[in-house]
Amino acid sequence: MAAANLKPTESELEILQILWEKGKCTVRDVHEILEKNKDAGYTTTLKLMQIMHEKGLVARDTSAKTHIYSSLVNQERTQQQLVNKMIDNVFNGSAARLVMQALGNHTASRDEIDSIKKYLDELSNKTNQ
Amino acid sequence: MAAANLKPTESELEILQILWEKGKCTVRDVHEILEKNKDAGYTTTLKLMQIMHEKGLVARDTSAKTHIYSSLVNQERTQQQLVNKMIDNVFNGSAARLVMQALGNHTASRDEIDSIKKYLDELSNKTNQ
DNA sequence: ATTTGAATACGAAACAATTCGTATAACAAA
DNA sequence: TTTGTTATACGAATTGTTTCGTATTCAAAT
Repeated sequence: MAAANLKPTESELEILQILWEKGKCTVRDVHEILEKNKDAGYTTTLKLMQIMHEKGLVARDTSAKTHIYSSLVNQERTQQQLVNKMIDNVFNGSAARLVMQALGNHTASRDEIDSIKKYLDELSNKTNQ
Repeated sequence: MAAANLKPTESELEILQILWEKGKCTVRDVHEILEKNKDAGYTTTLKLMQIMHEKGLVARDTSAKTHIYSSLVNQERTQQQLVNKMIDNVFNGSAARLVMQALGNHTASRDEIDSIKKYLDELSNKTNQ
């Protein structure tokens, strides 16, 4: 299996999030974290991670009995890909509309808002010249 | 079929976008627009819209031979739902991270950036009190 | 009236994602 | 060595989405 232009499914994304945060994990590690939020059997998680390996989404170290997994796809690039898709698919290409919508409900904290403003200032300086 | 807590699929979203923009449409109207970007048979579009009707995503006026469809789900609410899901699912709950990511690549125009800033000012005023 | 074209209805194939049961291997403890 | 626990492998059922072929209906044009 080659690398990954592939859009991860929702379940795969849940697993990737964990791998991004933790780095190297066993299936059990991942499963125990998943279990907190959802309700699925161990072999389900196992199977998912095996499939992700086939797809080239994760690396697997099989040198010991208990295999060790880690992400092969870049977190930021994956996020970017999904956001871009959503902008097209849901917001008709308008990033600004998405941003408003994102901030509207999911009330960001004051700090968050400030850091976004700062970010925007930098952006508009660049755009200006 | 009751109303819609339902997450539309990708194909359904493509159709909803058209209905949101155009208002009332026949299957053929929708199909002709879809055809520009993808490649599917007429009966495929028809079937999708029939299923959307079963799910309660669209209304259908069958008083004439050619049926007229329109969206039953609110555009903003649907967008909000999908964005929230993405914030949780892809950005670990951080709206701010999504916003940065969204603005990073999909370069917004100066006007867009300004209107976002204005929006943020209002937000932080509210948050402040 | 008959033909023709455009519409809907419907079943089912093709595909993809998720879930889990069961078989089997490895290994440690009794 | 036997038993129990914890792994992986793998097949297959289930569910959901997309696609399309074929039948049928309706109405306008011949």
